[in-house]
Amino acid sequence: MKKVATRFAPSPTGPLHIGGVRTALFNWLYSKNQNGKFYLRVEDTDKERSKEEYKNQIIKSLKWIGINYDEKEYIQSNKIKDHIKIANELLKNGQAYKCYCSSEEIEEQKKRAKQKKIPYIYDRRWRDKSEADAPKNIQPVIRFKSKIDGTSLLKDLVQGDVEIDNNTIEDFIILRNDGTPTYNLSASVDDHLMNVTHIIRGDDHKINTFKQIQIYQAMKWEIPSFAHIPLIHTIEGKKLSKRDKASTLDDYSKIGIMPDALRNYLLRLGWSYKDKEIFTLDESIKLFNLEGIGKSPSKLDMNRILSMNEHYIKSIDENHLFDQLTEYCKLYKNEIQSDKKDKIKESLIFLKNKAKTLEDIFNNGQYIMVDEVNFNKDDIKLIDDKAKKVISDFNTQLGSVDKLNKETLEPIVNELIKSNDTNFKGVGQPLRIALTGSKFGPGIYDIIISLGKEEVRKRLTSKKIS
RNA sequence: GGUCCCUUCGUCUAUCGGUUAGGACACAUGGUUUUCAUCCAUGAAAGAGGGGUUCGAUUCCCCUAGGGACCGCCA
Repeated sequence: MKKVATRFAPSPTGPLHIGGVRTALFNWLYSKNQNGKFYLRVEDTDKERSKEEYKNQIIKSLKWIGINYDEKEYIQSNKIKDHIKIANELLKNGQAYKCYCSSEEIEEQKKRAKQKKIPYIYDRRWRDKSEADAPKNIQPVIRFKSKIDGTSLLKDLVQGDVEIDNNTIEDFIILRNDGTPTYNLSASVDDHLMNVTHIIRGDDHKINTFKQIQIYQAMKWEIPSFAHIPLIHTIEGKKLSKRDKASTLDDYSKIGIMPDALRNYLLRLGWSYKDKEIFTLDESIKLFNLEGIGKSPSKLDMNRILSMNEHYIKSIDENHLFDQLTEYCKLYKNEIQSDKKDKIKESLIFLKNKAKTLEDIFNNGQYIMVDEVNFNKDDIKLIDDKAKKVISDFNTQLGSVDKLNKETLEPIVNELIKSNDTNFKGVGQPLRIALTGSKFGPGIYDIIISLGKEEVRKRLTSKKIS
């Protein structure tokens, strides 16, 4: 049995979006599940549109979400000579031919087809013509001699049997008139050279598959297995495109979505294993299979991503969470000052309880990270004279407390409630605003304990609230 | 227009001929709570339509409708 090898083959002509990441994930998981190899192949043969920055973004994205590829990434443009060699071989074997149609001529044919409302397909006019008829002033393209009669059957691992008439596949170009290879040629040759056994890709490639299979057959190569997965759709139900916002990994990471959460979400988008929702990395490798992939396209659901992230925030190890938070703040917010790190880490246990994203944790913990309280404009208005008295009373009482904990603080608060003839809110709210700048936030005891006595007293005597 | 694919709660999905059609997210209500949350409980919510096949169809077949992908000397 041949060792399983899969690949992810994006073209660096735009930022990698979340649909591509899912394709990469499925390929990666399948290879891991089968104890095989997984390669990254950068299809950069479109010199006009390929950009180094996109290539880097792709590599960075895969790394971020934890997909590692075997060997160094393949750069398709390095292999162009191999592709051309195969084209010439096909030409020599009579399985491809030179076509001397000018691009104007082809355009004209397309236009005519459109007018008549019939599907355009190249009319194979050079398929059987002799070289002697070739016009001297035209550089020919090389076309593959596709099958004309009969049907072809694709035994797709996801879609089942798909059969089409061979005459719907035209004699496609494999070498342009500048001598460079086209996608279907390059992809087939590379997949063969890389010993790829399973091609898992979006079902927008299905027609290409019929072309590529013919190349394999013509070259007498072993045909790999194919699995065409349904595309991810936007809320509007259209194919996810590079223009859609919030579709690159960066868009998610900057709002504080964690890699594991997104990985888990993507795994369950179009794939399922019974009723199971949460998969550790190991579980996903162990359980992933092609049978579990659905046949219908699925839509992105931000609520789901958020709630998955929330789940991971609440369930992962706190050291790990802290590391991710630190990294997140460094990248997208302000770096956490080193003297605040311990406090943040200790407070994670309650900061994370109200967070769906790392950004939420950052916001919840802002009051610890800042040196000066930033008051919410509306909330500070709630500090009236009565509130000021509560704050000042509390500060006085605090003076005689050594250890800050719920047991020492609760009696003070209860006492203040009585002496000021109010309820808990009447005490808790002014204190919370004074200490954090907002009436929303963690429990008041958590806030006080996390800040420490000195800092609390400093904030309670701030000019802005007294 | 042609070819191909798809169709279960709003969303992601389970079901592989017999179920009160299950779960998760979101939503609603109630409870806990010292604000906001969390948490817990409860609820509402689905087989596109029409024909077959069958004792019995969400499940198998056909048609219709709707949606999508592809139809480049892009990948």
